Amino acid sequence: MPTENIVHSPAACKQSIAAVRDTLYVLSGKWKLPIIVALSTGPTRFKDLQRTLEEITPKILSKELKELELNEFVTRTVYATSPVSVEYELTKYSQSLQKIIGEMRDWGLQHRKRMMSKK
Amino acid sequence: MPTENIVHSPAACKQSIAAVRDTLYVLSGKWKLPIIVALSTGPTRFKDLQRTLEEITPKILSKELKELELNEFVTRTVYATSPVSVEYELTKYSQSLQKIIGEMRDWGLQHRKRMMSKK
DNA sequence: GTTACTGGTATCCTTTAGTATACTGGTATC
DNA sequence: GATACCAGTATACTAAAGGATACCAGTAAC
Repeated sequence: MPTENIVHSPAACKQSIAAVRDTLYVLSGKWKLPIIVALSTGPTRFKDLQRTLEEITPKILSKELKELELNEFVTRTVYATSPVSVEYELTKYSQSLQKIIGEMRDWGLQHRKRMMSKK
Repeated sequence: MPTENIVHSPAACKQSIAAVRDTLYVLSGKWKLPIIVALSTGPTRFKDLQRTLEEITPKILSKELKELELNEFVTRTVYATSPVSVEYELTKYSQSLQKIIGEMRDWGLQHRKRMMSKK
């Protein structure tokens, strides 16, 4: 669980803001976390990822995968089949994001229920 | 703690993706979470928020605060001092985001250390 | 009476995100 | 021999996010 939720001093507050901003910077955009969730079922090919994510275009998927590779969340492996097949797979380091993702999924489910019951 | 990290079936995977995307949609952008962290020290005035966040322009801060109000994370109170003062305050519902924020802060701190030790 | 603070708004601009559509080369399928 | 699949890339475009700068009215301090 997170170390502390309540920020006590202005300095601690600024440090928390900086840390959250660092995380947001790495995970920026609409697709990085959904891609990581999609890959959590195991190694997945480009076209299959596109199908799972439904609305993503190949250009964006390609761009996001490259950024995820740079940040060491994902590895890309080319197999010498014919035609070649390419698999994307989560790294060990990506596991460190699982708590964030779990909390975000739970919050999203809860939020949807809340919205439904309101309207 | 999050309910389950590993996605077992394709259907559960799609549901997780949708839930994470819902959360990302509500928290979209560079500033919403940092603003919530900044407000966690208690009711804060517009100008003080701007000072805490340092690089944010009043236009963006104003826009983000309106969106946070719409999503019921923040309330805006005007006091009839002269000149008027305005305070922004976290709602009870915003507490539901604390786990996400805590995890993101912890991850950000960890990530920064990791980057430092690499280079 | 000039300067500074507050809580913003207005205008203009740049950057990034995202969409749409078409295309490629090699292979396998019908 | 036409069609379809794979893993993208190329090009052109639109929309959204965000930043820079200036400004406002009311008040208080000097």
